[in-house]
Amino acid sequence: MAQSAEDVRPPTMADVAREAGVSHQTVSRVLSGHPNVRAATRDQVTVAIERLGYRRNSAARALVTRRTRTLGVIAVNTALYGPASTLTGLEEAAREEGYLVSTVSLRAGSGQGLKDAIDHLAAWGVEGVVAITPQRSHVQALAELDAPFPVVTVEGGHQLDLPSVSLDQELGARMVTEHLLAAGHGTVWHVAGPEDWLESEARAAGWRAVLEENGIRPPRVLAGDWSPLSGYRAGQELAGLALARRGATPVTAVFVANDQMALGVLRALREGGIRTPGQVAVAGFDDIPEAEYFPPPLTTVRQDFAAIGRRSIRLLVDHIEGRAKKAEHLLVQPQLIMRASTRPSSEA
Amino acid sequence: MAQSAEDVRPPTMADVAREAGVSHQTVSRVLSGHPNVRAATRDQVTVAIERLGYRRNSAARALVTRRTRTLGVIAVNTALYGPASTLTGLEEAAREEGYLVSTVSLRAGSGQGLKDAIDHLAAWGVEGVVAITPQRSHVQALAELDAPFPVVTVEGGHQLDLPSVSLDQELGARMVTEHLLAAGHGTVWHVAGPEDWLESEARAAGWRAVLEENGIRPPRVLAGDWSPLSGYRAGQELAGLALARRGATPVTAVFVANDQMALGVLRALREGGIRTPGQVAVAGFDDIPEAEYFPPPLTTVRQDFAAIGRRSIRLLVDHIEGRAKKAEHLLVQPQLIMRASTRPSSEA
DNA sequence: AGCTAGATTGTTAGCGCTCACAACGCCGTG
DNA sequence: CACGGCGTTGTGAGCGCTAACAATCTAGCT
Repeated sequence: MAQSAEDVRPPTMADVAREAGVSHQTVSRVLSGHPNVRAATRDQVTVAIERLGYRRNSAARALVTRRTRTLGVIAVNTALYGPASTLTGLEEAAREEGYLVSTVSLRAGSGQGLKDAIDHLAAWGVEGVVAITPQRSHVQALAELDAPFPVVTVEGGHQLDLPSVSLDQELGARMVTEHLLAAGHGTVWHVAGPEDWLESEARAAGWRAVLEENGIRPPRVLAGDWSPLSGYRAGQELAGLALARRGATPVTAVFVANDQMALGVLRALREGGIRTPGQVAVAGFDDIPEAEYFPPPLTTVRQDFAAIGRRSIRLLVDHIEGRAKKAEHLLVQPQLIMRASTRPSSEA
Repeated sequence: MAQSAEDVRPPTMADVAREAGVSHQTVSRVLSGHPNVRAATRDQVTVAIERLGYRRNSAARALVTRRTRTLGVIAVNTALYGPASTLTGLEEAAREEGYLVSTVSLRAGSGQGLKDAIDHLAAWGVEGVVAITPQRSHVQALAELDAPFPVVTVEGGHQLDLPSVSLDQELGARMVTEHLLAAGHGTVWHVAGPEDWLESEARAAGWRAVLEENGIRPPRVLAGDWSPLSGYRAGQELAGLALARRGATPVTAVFVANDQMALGVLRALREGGIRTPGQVAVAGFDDIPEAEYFPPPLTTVRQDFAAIGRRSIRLLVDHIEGRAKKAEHLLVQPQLIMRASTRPSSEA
């Protein structure tokens, strides 16, 4: 019985060698760019490869070289703008370095999920992992997991022994707060992100530091959970404070820990009959694409996700290839984007 | 000279076999859940595996089975809410089916980028690819590429010979338009997405169909490019029309092809002194997380990204494992989310 | 008790590639 | 003219695993 068309296997290196009239080793040399191959031979091989549509078998290669050239990425909440952008940056950077990226998206951030993700990736032989772990508990779990390959955290803070790359969240918060003080506000209120998040902490820390450096006692922090709804609730409270007791710490400027909550704050203020920025200036963090079209356009802090991705991959590859040993901690600079929501009232 | 600690290789199946006092084949049988292994033997092997911290070498496995159990995903604009959510859905579904997912993110959607992406994935031996290709030109390029493995498109339309999974965009548009007509509006204006996008076309088609079925001549379509800015411009135009010539087709309801543009439209209307939904009702499409907090909360269409991901992976795996042959076209049902932006004025 | 089917385990041969080394030229030099 | 050296090519082994087959053992039956 004849072989069915299904059974034809892709050509192997031996097939190419036969076609080109050389040994399989010569084909291998051509493919890996070895210098000591005569130009004529190289051409014959190239032609044969082309003619047969040959592709190196990555599994066979990985087996003998012990290199899969695959990196894993573990991310929580990949649908959010920040993680999604970081993911893109990571993938592009990895591709440039000649690695394939395999992603695992986690929903809720349980430690078990993290372990499973690491196992899943390990089962496929990834050489290293970048973990986007913005919550303290994640980083903690990660550090205790002791993975069988290098791990770099993104937005995972620099307390632990893991190499990390983060945006300088604290600096971003400082920039916003200083900007608001410079605009003449006597103090700046803060709507923070959820507690377990390192980004929340760093942003709050930057805000607090600037106030204290200026001899201002920081007002009570309002708590949110990144969602527009939580911002809305905080905004209602702020609206109440802004209108009612003028005597206490006046509410004229608010630094909200992310843009989505800022959206909620803006809505609450508007509903409370408070003009932005006329009566209360509002600033956010992240610069999501919508921020420019908020009512009013939002002053915020932009992150360079491509840079974060590039530096994380570089750091990871350095560890994989044995060039780096220590747990380095890299910071990426943020950028303040000034828009109407904090413009001094004379212009508003 | 003693071997440095760096040189210790991970344990192999042979190591486990020796440790357990069986043959490597028995270890293999235990690992792949073969039924004919005595329980006692199985336990010995399990213990040995545990003790040595053994992991099957995926490259060796892939080499002999000719199965890498890896799928590729190609996506354009992964930072947007839609593609990012689809990506998450795909990844989770693939993991459940026992596959690893490798992602390639494309920036601008050139045909060359697509080809490179396919090559990149092919070089690592993926068994199939899901391509998130919302632009007509992508799907076209994809169909002509003739990849060496099955390809399923997501949001790639059903004109071509490629198997596809899409949200029923047209139905979503119909739901929105019917909802607006039912609220008593004489007609519905439309701000469309960019031209090359299948989603734009399908949404416009659904809108147009409903109007025509109701004997209404569709007003001129305003063109956008998904961005809030383009929505803002269209909104300015609509505001002008709404205020100026009451004689012509009145502007009382607008179906905007996505939520981000709807945000721009809302801003333009507000700046034009037009109340929403009092004077003009506005609806969007996508249900991005922010939509609920737009001024006012936006009526929109929600997509079940998890379902899209699950069905795409299922379809792809069916093709890979030879269960499916034909180019099937699957549609996922949308859901209308009604909010304040289209509430009849009596309630507004 | 003798025999056989079925369960259980072991043996062998590759999968397609790279690495180490051997072999074969060809050149210039003493 | 012989020889060393380098550039070029070929040969053989083996990476760690699974599939096919062979060998052994067990239990059930006559």
